[in-house]
Amino acid sequence: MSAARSASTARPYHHGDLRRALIDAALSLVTEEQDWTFSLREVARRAGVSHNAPYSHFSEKQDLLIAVAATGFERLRDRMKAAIGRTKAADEALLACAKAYLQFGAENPALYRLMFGPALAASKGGRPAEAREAGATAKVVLAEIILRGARSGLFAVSPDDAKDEAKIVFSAWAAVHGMTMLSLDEFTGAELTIDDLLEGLERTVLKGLIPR
Amino acid sequence: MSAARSASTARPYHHGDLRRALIDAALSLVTEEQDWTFSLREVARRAGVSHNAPYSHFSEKQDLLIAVAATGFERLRDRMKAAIGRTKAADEALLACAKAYLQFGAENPALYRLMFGPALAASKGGRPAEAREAGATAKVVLAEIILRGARSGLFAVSPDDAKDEAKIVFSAWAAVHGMTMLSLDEFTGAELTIDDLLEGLERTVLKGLIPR
DNA sequence: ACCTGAACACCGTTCAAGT
DNA sequence: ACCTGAACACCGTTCAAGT
Repeated sequence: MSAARSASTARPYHHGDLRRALIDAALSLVTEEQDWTFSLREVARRAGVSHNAPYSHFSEKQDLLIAVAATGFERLRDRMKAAIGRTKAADEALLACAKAYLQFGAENPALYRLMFGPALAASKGGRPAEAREAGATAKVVLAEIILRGARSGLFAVSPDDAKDEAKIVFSAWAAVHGMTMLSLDEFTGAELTIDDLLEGLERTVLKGLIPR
Repeated sequence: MSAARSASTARPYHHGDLRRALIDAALSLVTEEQDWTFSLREVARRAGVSHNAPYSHFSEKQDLLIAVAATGFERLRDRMKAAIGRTKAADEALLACAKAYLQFGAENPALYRLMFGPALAASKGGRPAEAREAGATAKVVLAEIILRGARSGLFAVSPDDAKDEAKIVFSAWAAVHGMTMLSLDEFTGAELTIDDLLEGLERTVLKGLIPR
């Protein structure tokens, strides 16, 4: 309980930004140890505080999980944005985006599982609104590309219908998400690389979107 | 601890088929209470045995979870088989199958989450082979339909290439799975019904598969 | 306002012992 | 072979108390 904060100027009682430190500690457990089944007490230990200090910043464990998941969604969004930044046409962008998405999942299996797993799906009843908003972060990038493709006339979508738009965007997201998740669980059923998966996407979802 | 087995002929010590009873108890917790975060002790309580009796039949909790998930995959397969039994052409069968899949998820959210969640994805390292085999059950039905469509010339797949086949089947499964999972977590982002989701699938995956 | 120590009601798992 | 009771090392959460 003392070695953990022996960095330089030991803060004896108040931590300064314990909230941030707890999120970082949880994030390191998820990304470094690849373990999303961490306990709140372990996070507190990592942050060098007592096991109930977190309750000053999160009313329950799930709130911390949601905060970690939100960081994950931001990272995923950044990866996608960086990937599409190097592209021109919308179909190229969509493919690059899907590839970045699949790679993110492959590189951060535990974080990806946390983002779409227990944190958001409460054991009973509906999931907290905060969790749903965090997840929408990732979808927005896909929506932008698809709308771009629609406006430029490259994709077969009618952009004046909001519900129709939602259907298409959701279909695309679901296809990429499903691939990511199932490949993490080794459900591919064959030795398929990320490029194999992308080719599958191209020949199904993309082919449906692009009428050529 | 006594009321639970006061049915007719009370079996005092040996249960008869405790293994089956434990799986059923867990299944009822998942499907009736819609709670996949049950404890092993609670399952034992439901079955009317001591909290460590399960260890005579399952070496750890995860083994019971896998058994429950396997039952879930069988039910999903049966639902799909029943749905395609009433169809003729392969494209019609694929759509009916996808609809049955989406409905199964919507009706059994907790079971579906268990099937694709914590049980199969161990906190660290690879998932047990037994868990992966159970999951393949569901994919087989999709594979059959797609191969049928390919052989009949209705789908744009070359059936003589096994890897190519795996790519296409996996793409289709991923699309349906992703939709099911994301809609359970209320990530649709709009009020989309199952028929809306199906339409999205039809215009993306199916359109890619069927060259017309 | 933020953190600690002791306490409560749970877990999963193990082990010696009973039938 | 199958089940029980007691025990161990954990949890998440609460509450009164300290700074």
